[in-house]
Amino acid sequence: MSDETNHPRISETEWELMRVLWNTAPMSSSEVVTALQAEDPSWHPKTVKTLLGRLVKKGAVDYDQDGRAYLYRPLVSEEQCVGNASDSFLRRVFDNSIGEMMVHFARNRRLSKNDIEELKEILKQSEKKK
Amino acid sequence: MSDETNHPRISETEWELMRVLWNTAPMSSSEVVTALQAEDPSWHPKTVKTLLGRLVKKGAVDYDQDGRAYLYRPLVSEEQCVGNASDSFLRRVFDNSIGEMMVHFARNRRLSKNDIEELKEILKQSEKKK
DNA sequence: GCAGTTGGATTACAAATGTAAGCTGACAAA
DNA sequence: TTTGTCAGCTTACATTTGTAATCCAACTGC
Repeated sequence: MSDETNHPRISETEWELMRVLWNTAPMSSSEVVTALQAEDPSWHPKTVKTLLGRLVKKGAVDYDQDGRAYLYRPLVSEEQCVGNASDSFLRRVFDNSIGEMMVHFARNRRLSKNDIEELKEILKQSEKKK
Repeated sequence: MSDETNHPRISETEWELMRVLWNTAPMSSSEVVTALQAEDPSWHPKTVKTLLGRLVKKGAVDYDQDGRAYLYRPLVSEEQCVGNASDSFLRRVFDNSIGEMMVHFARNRRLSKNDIEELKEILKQSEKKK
């Protein structure tokens, strides 16, 4: 088991790139740019390059040479990052009260039929484990 | 209705102070220090003062004079801040998929009996509104 | 073969953040 | 009355972050 507790910190903007890479990897920087621009055309290629470089330096992303270009891929797992960000968020904003948090979202956001079913199932499981 | 869309950004560390103030306000700076140190003794009074000052400048906190000291109180509502932080988190980490988010937390965190009941109730309401 | 384009590396640069220390005046203990 | 102490105000200072522009080498169309 590797030591996954010492994890690079992913900034808000960097998260956008990471999600792209988790979705489809490996990708060249220009592919990353294209993917990001699909969502938000205001992404500037230079900015993306800078961020990719930072992510590499942080150890969140690695690459393989492909001709004179690089093919980037995530080095940290999405699960790990999602877990870290979620823990931090829960603690910071809801003082670790998972109940309050869930209630907040359930109240303030529209849940799809599917979400509801899935949650019901999870609740059922939670009760059993009790 | 005031314009609550233009909202000061609360940094991670600042959140700690805000939660203290939302909990009990107004408070003197030394009371804030004490409250923070109760959780984490490594808080330095000078640091807390600086952060209080910044929060005031940002418009997240205000104060009333009390002798030569100040009594601080939140200027922005907890609901508003929680909402903002939650929206940002949900978008950034779960690509706005409330379902995935809820499932993540339900799976990875222990829910109390109470949480479960409350959630069930909310789900029931959600279905009705459908 | 020269020019424009594209890739990575280096440099830029202001704002935000974390973390205080120093300065100055008031108040409290001695 | 002197002296530490605590308040807020000002200043400090390295990092991180957002957002690029520059520089130089390779590649791609004429």
